[in-house]
This record gives sequence, C-alpha cells and structure tokens, in this order.
Amino acid sequence: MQDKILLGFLQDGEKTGYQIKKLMESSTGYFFNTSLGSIYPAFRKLEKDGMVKMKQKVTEGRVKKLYSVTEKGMECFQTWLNEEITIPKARDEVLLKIFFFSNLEPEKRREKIIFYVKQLQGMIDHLSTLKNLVEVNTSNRDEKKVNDYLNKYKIDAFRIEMLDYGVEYYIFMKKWYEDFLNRIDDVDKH
Amino acid sequence: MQDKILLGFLQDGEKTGYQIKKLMESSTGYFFNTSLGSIYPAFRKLEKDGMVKMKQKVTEGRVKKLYSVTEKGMECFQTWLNEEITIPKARDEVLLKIFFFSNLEPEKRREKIIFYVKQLQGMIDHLSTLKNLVEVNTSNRDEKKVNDYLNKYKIDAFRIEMLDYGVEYYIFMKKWYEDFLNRIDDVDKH
DNA sequence: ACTTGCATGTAAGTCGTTACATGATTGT
DNA sequence: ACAATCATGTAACGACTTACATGCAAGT
Repeated sequence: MQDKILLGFLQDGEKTGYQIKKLMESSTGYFFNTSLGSIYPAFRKLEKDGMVKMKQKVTEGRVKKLYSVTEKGMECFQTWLNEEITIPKARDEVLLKIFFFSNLEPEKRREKIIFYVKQLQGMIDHLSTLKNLVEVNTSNRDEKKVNDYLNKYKIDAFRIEMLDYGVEYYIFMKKWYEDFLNRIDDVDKH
Repeated sequence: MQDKILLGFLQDGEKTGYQIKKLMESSTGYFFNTSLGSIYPAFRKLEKDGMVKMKQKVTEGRVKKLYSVTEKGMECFQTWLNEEITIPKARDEVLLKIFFFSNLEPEKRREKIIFYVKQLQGMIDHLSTLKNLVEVNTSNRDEKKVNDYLNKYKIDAFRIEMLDYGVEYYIFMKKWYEDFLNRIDDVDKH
C-alpha cells in the first residue's frame, strides 16, 4: 500500500520523497501517513522493480532525488485502483479497550470517554478548518488564483470529498461516544 | 496490542490459544482478529516475561496448553486499560483509492462504489443478526438460561455496545458512500 | 474412508516505526 | 549564533500474515 501511495502522488509529476511526505501531512494525513524512514527504502524498491525512475538534480546547492513514474508503474497503479474494494479491518485500539471495559472502575471509564470525546472534537475542528480554508480559497473571483491554489496543494474534487468524509466520520464517532457515556451513566446509577 | 487482547481474554479464567482465536472470531472479529500464527508465539513471549503461566492438561487424549494471567500480567493489563486513549489512524485503503479517484474513469468509479455499498450492507446485516441473536437469547424469562448464554460467549454490556458500534459505524459509512455516489453522478453529468 | 474441527507450532516474508546519523539552507 | 526546515539515508526492532507441518477426534 505504501508503494501505491507513492505511485499515486507521482501521477501528476516528479517529486522527491520529502515532498511527498509534506503532501501526505497536509492531505491524507488523518487516515494515512508514513514516515520518511519507510518512504526512502520504498522508492529504492520501486526503482529496482522498474516502477519509477530517479533523476538527480542540484537545486540551490542541495542534491535532490526526483522520482517519476514509469510506464510499468502506471500500469501497476491502475491495476491497484481497479481492484475490487473490500471492507478493511478497523483495528481500533479504543474499541478493544471498551470491549474490556468491565475490568476498569466505572469512574475511570467515564474519564477515558470524556477525554476521548474532547480529542474527537479537536479533530473535527482541525478538519473543518482545513475544509473551510479550501472553500475560502476556491470561492475567489480570480480564476487564476483559484487554480494556482488548487495546483499548489494538488487539490481536486475527490480530495475535498476525503476531507468531508473525515469531518463526518469524527462527528459520527463523537456522537456515538456521547450517547455511550449517557448509557453507561444510567447503568452505573443502579 | 496483540499481547493486551490475550491478557484481556484471560481475565475471566484460563484458556488455550485456540479458544481465544474462536472467541475473537465471534466477538472482536469485525475490528480485531489475529491469526493463530501470531497468538502462539505471543503467548510464549508473555510466559517468558512472566505475564502468564501455562498449565498442560490432557483432555480426551488431546494435550491442551491452558494459559492463565499472573499478578504481573494483571498489572500490565490494568496499566494498558488506564492509559489515556487517543485517536487511532484510520489507515483505510478505500479512502486512499478515492483520494486518487481522478486517475480512474468515471464509470469505474461508480462501479467500485456501488459494489462497496453492497458489501457494507452485508456487514450491517451480519452484525445486526449477531445483535438480534444476543437480544433474543437475553430476553428469555428463564434467568438461568440467559446467564448460561452470556457466560458461554463471555458477553457483557460493553461487548454488546461494541456490536452496536459496529452496526452504527457501517450504517454511517454506507450512507456517506451513497451520498458520495449521488454527488459524483451530478458532477459527471456536466 | 473422508472431511471437518480441535490443537499446536515454525519459517519466511511483508510492512512499518523510531532512533540515529549527516549536512546544507533559511529565517530570526 | 541558533533553530527550523529541507533532504536523504540506515539499523534495529516490532507486529503481523501466510504457508507449511503435524496429529488426534468426531461426525457423516
């Protein structure tokens, strides 16, 4: 999957590993983010397999390794995009803790959930801000400015959709945990 | 995390690795499920670290290795349960594909989403059935039967909550993807 | 006789992280 | 001068999966 995200980010032109890391942080960050320590070796492997080609370039005294996707890499990426999509495992540690919540004192349970709801609110705020930022920058009358903005951050309709999904997802979770808190409060009052 | 789920399942008595695998399939399965190939080595490590102790028992000609949690294991599990809970990364491959959806033909995009929505419905049906099964079995007048049932599958209020979360979670996703489908249909009509 | 389920285990491989290491440039 | 950011890389480690390997018991 690591390799697919790299090929994906190279679809609109050559980039360095560091650049991709920065793009990831500002876009896929909330659901997918990989460390530089796994990006660089991944690029080496992709190059070995003929999926990407590397071009060294010296800019402002710095040696940069620009990677671009090859024909073979394009095919590989398309194949992956075309594969049937299946439900992934949630692998959510929070759910696991709640599954074992009977082993924790009632007070502590409440504490944990209240703290978690606060964190979820923070995430909602953060993603909403990002989404608003995009909306403000794209509602400008100056079409050139809008396009420059969209291009700089590689934003398209689907990437905005992913921001929307993030907001809605965390709103759902927050609501569920708030209701859950009410339910366990009722139980504990007995 | 692997080790924590094992310690968690041992909280209500000694079990074999195989038993835990079965319990996982019928309870945490939809959000957490590990293979036997990682359960057995994990138990060995836990034993080496003094978290669990093993007792060999011969039942019906079969040699079983029953693990039980030690004092140290109890502490370790409690510490884990008490740690502040933080938002985990979603790491959802589906989101990643949609992020790169502009590289796929509009028709294929629709196909993928329609297929995914069907799968989500299947998941909703599956978890709803499980939840109903629990509800039917616990609405019995015979209290002994109810307790036997709850005990057999190690069900408590929180484990039922986790089933509820699963149902609600997949309903949320299904709705979002259905709305998403309508939105991309509108865009493609231009 | 055969398949399914119970029960355990190992080996190879994939995937990813953190920590360490280096060094240049840019802003304060 | 100093910190932050740009830019790349390696080593050690952790977590987990699949495939392989074994063997008994129970049901059909």
